[in-house]
Amino acid sequence: MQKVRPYSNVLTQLQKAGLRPTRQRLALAKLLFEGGDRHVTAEKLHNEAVEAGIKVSLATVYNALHQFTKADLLREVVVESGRAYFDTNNTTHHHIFHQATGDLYDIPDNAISSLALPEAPEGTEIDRIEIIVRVKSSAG
Amino acid sequence: MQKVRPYSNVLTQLQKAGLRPTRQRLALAKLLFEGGDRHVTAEKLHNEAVEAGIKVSLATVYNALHQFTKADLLREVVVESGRAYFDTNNTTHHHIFHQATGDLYDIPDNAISSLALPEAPEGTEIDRIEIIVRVKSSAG
DNA sequence: TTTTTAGTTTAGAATAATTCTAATTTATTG
DNA sequence: CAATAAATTAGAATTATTCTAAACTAAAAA
Repeated sequence: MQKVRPYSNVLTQLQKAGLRPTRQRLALAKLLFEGGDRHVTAEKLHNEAVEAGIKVSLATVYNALHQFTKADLLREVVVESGRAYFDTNNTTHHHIFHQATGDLYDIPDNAISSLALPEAPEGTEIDRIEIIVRVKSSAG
Repeated sequence: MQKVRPYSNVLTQLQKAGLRPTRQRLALAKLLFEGGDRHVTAEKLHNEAVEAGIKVSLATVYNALHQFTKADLLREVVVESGRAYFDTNNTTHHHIFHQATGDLYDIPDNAISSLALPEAPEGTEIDRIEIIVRVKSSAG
């Protein structure tokens, strides 16, 4: 069963993060969190908002994405240099990235078994491990 | 014992890739491949070349990095959005990335044991798996 | 309520990394 | 050497992103 993140929950999350529940932030949160796990870029989300009749600027979309990420509502996924993806799934998991199409899929954490952790360099500790499986269209 | 990649070998590699061994390409290859494994950005390599008295433009550095990558002399590592790193280690391996400093370290493939491969989506096949261990300065 | 204030949004300018363009230079081939 | 094809270059263009300072809006105070 999929865990639902209702609107009121997002409102609570915003408040917990010290972010005012403004018209723009609520509308963006609604697009992001109502309806399953998503991977978006700032531009794609902005287009979507505009098409949905939401009056919001690209700068605000960037601001919101970063604020939501800081509040742990989103996670940034780095799969391409020069373009940032944000993932609404903030549970521990990994990714499959289709290099030709830009499609991004989740791999649940339990699909990856027994990883022997490497030593972190002196003075550092592991923050997060990301596994990116890059795929290409199969031949034939 | 570290495998040596002598100058003449680079020349051969360039020719194999159909790249003329020009003054600029030879000088950049020398900086990149003489002296152990390295991680560079275009700008860092360009600065280094200029300091070494090599007359080469930034555009040519970008061209060379991409051509070398295509020829499998380099590998691109995506750890930050908005900045491309190139790795002279083109053997199978993974990375540790220090988010605060931008430092990048190699993890040999054998430090990572028994990874259960996930299914690639329909119509695709796995090209490459990248594991990025993101570290932060340890507290205390 | 109004007024105040502090945080938010915005358009557009600024920046950073990268790519493109068209002219010039250089390496290879005949 | 001369011809030709490829490579290099400066600087313009592009793309994603961030910044700025003015206008707006939500929350708090009066």
